[in-house]
Amino acid sequence: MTFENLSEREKVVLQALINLYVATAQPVGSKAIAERYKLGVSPATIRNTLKDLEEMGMIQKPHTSAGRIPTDKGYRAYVDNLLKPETLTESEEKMIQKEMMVDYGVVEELMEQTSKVLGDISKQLGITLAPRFEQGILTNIDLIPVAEKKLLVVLAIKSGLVRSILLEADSNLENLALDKTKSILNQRLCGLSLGEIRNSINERLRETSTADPKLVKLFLDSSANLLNFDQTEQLHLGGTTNIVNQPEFKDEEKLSSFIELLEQKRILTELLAARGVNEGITITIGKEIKRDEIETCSLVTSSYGSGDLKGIIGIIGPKRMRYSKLVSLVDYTAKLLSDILSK
Amino acid sequence: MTFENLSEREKVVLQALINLYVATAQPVGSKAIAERYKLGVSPATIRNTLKDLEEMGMIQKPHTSAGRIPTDKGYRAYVDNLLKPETLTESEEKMIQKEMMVDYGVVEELMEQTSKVLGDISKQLGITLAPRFEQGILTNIDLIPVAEKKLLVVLAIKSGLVRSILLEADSNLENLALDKTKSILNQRLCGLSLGEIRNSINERLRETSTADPKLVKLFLDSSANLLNFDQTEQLHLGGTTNIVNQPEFKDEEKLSSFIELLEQKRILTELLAARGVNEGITITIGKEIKRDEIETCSLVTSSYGSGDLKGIIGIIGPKRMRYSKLVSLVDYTAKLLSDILSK
DNA sequence: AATTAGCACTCTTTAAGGAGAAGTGCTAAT
DNA sequence: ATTAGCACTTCTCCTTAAAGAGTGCTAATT
Repeated sequence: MTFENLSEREKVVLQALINLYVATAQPVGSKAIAERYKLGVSPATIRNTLKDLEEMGMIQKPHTSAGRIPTDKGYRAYVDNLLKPETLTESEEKMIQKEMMVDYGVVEELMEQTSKVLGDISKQLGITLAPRFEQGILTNIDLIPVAEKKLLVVLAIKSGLVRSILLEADSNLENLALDKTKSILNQRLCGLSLGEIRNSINERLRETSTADPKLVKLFLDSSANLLNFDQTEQLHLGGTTNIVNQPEFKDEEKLSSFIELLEQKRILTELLAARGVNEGITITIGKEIKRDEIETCSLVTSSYGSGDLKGIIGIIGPKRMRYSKLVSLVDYTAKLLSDILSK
Repeated sequence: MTFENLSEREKVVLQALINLYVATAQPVGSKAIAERYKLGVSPATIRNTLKDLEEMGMIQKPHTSAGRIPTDKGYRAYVDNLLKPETLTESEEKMIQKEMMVDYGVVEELMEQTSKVLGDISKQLGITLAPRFEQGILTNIDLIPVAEKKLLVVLAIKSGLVRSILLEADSNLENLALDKTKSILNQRLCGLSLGEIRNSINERLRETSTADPKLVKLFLDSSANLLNFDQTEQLHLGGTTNIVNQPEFKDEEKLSSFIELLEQKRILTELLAARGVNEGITITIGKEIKRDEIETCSLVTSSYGSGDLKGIIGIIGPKRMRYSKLVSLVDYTAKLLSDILSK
């Protein structure tokens, strides 16, 4: 019952059906296919083919007298075998470049912008996950007293990103102690990835003769905060508006539960993070996403970045989406984003 | 036609009507008022009173044979004269404290948390605007080289907050030049508010004999980024879910346009910012908010913080909201937030 | 003079029925 | 293997009718 078993006609019909359904959001009948796609056969023949496809579980009927709509399996077969990526138009590429080539002060702005572009062009929900620091190699630690008892810890990553966090000390900070502690921290931790550091920080900072024990303790106590980057903060969404206008969300309840999901960034973050930062384009359809809340949706994602600076971007929307176009969109955007980040 | 002109009965009936309408979301009839509130008079009498109130523009009928609903003017009269703040229950106060007393690494987390609490308890949309740096007094500038050509600029504010931004230099950074520039910057800019600095930075950094001119130029070029804090980044929303479940958003279009609004954080930011950081509780009803997109909504806001650390929080939801409760909620939360920030 | 009962009137909501449309699946003919 | 023809099913849309809710007026009552 896999794709290979399909006859040539069945393949053509499946493709035609999905194209039509994606365009109209309505169940597709035999007549419509015969009319729109000149297959040289009558609707009756197509009806037979449709029946076969239904028996194979590729398509289904909402009710007896309706046309057919694709099942998850049908979409999967289409995506894996029939999909022809549709290149972006020149004006689309220009637009993406224009929107993303803005001056950005912090990476967050760039990610936010990227999610907006993805949302706007796809008319779905754009979604980006900022690069994970987890794998970043630490190149430098700085301790900067900013007020009497306030200490700014700055971690610099090889790729050029920086993370800083403000700590509060019990007692006043002394320059000498700071300098000594700083140099110990640099000695022991530089060159390691933040993930490695997190896992072994206690051992690595055990014997610190010359450093100020109070400061080391403070650093250790805050290391969870420093190194356990809450990924939910790194998730950006763009184009929620587009989604509410999709016919599949006309249904009150569907929309409500979808919006609920958007607020639980944790779930989305896990969803994306589960994808792995080394893969190219990934398409996940309906129930394949193992979450009831969005089993009516699909996900098109791609990793971006290089070296120790990798993350994931994508699009989420109704299963009935223009995969052919969106694949190109996500791919192009991911590459552009990688370029921008690497320069 | 102001509130003072109302007879005692009219006041009581207006209050009863609003209470009932808030509770049921249905137009309120004379019978319902007579039944629920023992006014000692018959529905017919109340009908006469309702008619008077309608002539005064306090209430209106959706159609001939429906009950009445309050107009903006009616809500206004209620809020200004009849509203009795309803104190929070003990368990609610506990819950707020528990949610907000979390360890937060950066102020953003606290604000995010606050917006969530506001949204959850009110069952409306919680909304917070982080403290404005604009009025913060600069106490210290630090320039930290984090990579060959990367420079981290750290601005410390009197209240203990810190803002940092990463700059990219054309050429390598030299320690001596950095130190000299740093001390010039500190000399000239410390003690001023960030707003003042932004407005006069060019003059203040004109003659900088001992500083590295390249660095000063870099600093000046980036000052817009450094000092022109994009407030939209400081806006947090919580509880979007609640809103979609409100009956007033059953209407497809209303919901869609509301969600659209949420994405345009700029608008919301301006809305809140316009409120001024020195006022206590402010209630704005329907058309009083000068924005078509939310003329069916009301806004309950309060400022929080003290000294140079002030911002605004609030709730946004259908006009038909429990003002009596929400006023207390916003007030309590604002005070708690002020406490947390000042310690 | 204020209040109230009674009732006609208006408008909305809900239910029920029926015509029409869309599309299938089967049968028999090509 | 393909197709025309047609009965059958289900949904959608429209019309109509009945029920419900609440008002506003009038005349009676306190």
